[in-house]
Amino acid sequence: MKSSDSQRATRPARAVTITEVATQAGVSTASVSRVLAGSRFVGSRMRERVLATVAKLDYHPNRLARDLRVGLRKVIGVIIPDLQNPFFPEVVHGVEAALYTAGYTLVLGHSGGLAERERTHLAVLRGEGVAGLILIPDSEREASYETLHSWDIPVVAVDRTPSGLEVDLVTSSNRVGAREATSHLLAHGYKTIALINGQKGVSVAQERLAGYQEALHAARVPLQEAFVIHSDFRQEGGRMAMCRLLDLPRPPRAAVVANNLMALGALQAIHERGLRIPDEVAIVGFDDMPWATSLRPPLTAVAQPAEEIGRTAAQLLLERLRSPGRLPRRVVLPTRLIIRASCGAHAPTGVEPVVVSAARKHGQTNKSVNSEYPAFKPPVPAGPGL
Amino acid sequence: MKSSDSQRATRPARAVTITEVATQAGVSTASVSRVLAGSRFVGSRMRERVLATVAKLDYHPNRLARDLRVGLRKVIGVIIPDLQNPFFPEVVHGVEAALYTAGYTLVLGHSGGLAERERTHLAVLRGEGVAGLILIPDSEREASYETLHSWDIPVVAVDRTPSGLEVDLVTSSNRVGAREATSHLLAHGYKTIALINGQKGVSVAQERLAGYQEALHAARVPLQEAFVIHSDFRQEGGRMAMCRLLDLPRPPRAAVVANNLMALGALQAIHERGLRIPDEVAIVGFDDMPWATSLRPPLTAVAQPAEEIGRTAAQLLLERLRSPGRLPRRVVLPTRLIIRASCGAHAPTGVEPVVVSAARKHGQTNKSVNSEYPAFKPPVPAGPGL
DNA sequence: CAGGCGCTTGTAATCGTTTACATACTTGGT
DNA sequence: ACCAAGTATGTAAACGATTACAAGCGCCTG
Repeated sequence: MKSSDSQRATRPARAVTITEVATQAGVSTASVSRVLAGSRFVGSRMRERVLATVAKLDYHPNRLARDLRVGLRKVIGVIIPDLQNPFFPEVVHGVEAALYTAGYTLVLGHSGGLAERERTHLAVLRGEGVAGLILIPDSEREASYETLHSWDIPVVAVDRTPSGLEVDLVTSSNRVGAREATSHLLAHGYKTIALINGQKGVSVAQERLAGYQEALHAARVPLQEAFVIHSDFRQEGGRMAMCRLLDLPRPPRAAVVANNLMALGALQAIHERGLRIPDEVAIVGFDDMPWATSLRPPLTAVAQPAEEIGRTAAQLLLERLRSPGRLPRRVVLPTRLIIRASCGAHAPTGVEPVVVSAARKHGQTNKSVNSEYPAFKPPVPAGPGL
Repeated sequence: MKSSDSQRATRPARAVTITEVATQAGVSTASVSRVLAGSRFVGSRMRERVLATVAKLDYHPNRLARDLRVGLRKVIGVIIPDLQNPFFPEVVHGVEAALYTAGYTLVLGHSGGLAERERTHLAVLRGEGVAGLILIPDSEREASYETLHSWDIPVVAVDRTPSGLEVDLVTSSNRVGAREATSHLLAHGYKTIALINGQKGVSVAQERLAGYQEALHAARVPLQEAFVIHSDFRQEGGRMAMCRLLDLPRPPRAAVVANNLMALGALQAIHERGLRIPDEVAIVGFDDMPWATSLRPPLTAVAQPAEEIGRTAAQLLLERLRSPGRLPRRVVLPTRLIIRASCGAHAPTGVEPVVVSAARKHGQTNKSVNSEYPAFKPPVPAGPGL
């Protein structure tokens, strides 16, 4: 009675197979296959007959069978940590675009920051025989990536390379971005600048902190421990962090917020206290989201080319699929500081934002900004955005 | 020379197969399969041996082969029109959650509103043999859906049912939501209320318009043609629409904006002219996005349970997978009007928003709000949110 | 001790493709 | 007239799993 508990799904009325087409057309399956593959060696009468039958029966080849036979799967897996953070869907968008044009299919896994889910997804993807993997690792733990060792398919990591794994990596120049943001505030006279950051373990948080520190150092402004808050990369995290800052006896006059959701939280906190931006608190966010221009005042932010990050990751993966031997690469895409009003140094016209940074308009094919480094020189040499 | 142009991908060093495990362990493949399937009829020594070998060789069963053999695929396809609109990722999130717990895998296609891409994706998914399909149809055209007729797998549509197709559908109560939004403004004394809406063809736009009209009618306020603007469901569309409205000789004092991106655009337009919200223009948006609370003033909006829409769609699909014969259902999930300050009737505390509408806090398992209707009674009877 | 039953295991067919190989039919050059 | 080369087709063996069927074994019962 309790035997077939999970298998209780009815199969969808079996589809037309190549054999049926073959018999219907009075030819062999090999011929059908050849016609469909566009082989040069098929007579025109044959081609006609087959094509007609295919159309008549509405035949659709079974990709499973095909891929099984040829041992090649045009599918790649994408694992992302958070669908709520609009940054990631944007990355996925880029990935999808590149994969689509290359004829690949995307299977998506959402880890939600749970190591176990991530592990499960990896197992499934492995079973599915995906040709490659784009991995946006979540925060801390890395145990699950040991799996990847034994499973040799190409992997491209985004944002952070899974420890102990030599894979391609694409990030944006987080450190430079954070430094530019901080420097900009410093240059406009702010002396007390806080950093609202993600959890300590996370690599992007690490890098952004480094950039912040660099900027302070360069301006000979001492770092104040109390001004650096590690919270979680979500809205509530940002709100709480900003509350903590504002409760300080001498609160900072400006803050760099290391992630878009946190920026929203920070703004919320500021509004709740009725403080004015930028007069009482100046803000620079990370990630240039659609809503940045709709805020009052519009938000100055370090823009990451999210979609391009995705596209690049996919391209890297496809390249490596072609030539697996190649050394792992790191591609660092430039960030751009987009100056609007929230930082107190606002754009002349009040409408067009001012863009700082060496990056060109991130159009179609700026291969040129991709820089390659030998694998594993952890202190990433100054990115192209410098 | 030019023969193998597209096939030029190296296969990833073939994985361990069941046969290798079998020979290594000195047993038959059948036994290995049985052990792994957890069959009741395996000796304990056998089980041990096999499990040990499986571990030693790091064997991972090939799902392709399995699925091919048993004719059953635990994969479902999801096609969404726009990854830039945060509403959709949220829906996908819900879908993913439900599929994950049911052990299904998600393959994602992005149509970007292009009929051809949608068609391609459908073809691929068909070849992949997905067990079911969750389809968020794009705006207008429907030609491509004829394909679905001949291909009988379960389909669940979101937002809008592909014309001529009897499938399950899940939407939110768009009409009711728009009506409540409009009524709310009317109740607070606004007489000139505009509607910034999506393209005419799109069903959700249609429904939201209907709700708007109903509210006006109920309040005996005449509808002014010039106050209803059809634009596209994106930020720039919203901005342009709002500009048009503000350029009117007698601009409206309030506006309902039928989509979150458009709302951002509208706000942008308002800010550009230096108008004050809600004193000079009151705004009610659609979709309660994370940034709604961070705006100044916070945005009053009609919230759609995006994630739950996704979850419900997935559940519907899984149910239908179990019992294919069932009549198509429509599930209409309630919207909630979340009153903040942008509509001019703001919440007492200034912090906690006021929630209007019958819906309970959309927690874990509110099956109860799902209402079922016989298929195809186009004028959807008043949803449960009424 | 034959017969039967229940447990465990192996053999081999099967899923829907692709493709190496064999075969057969042209053609044309010698 | 014969052979080589080239073209067109069919036959059957893979791919890596599951599973129907058969068969071996031990044990109990009559």
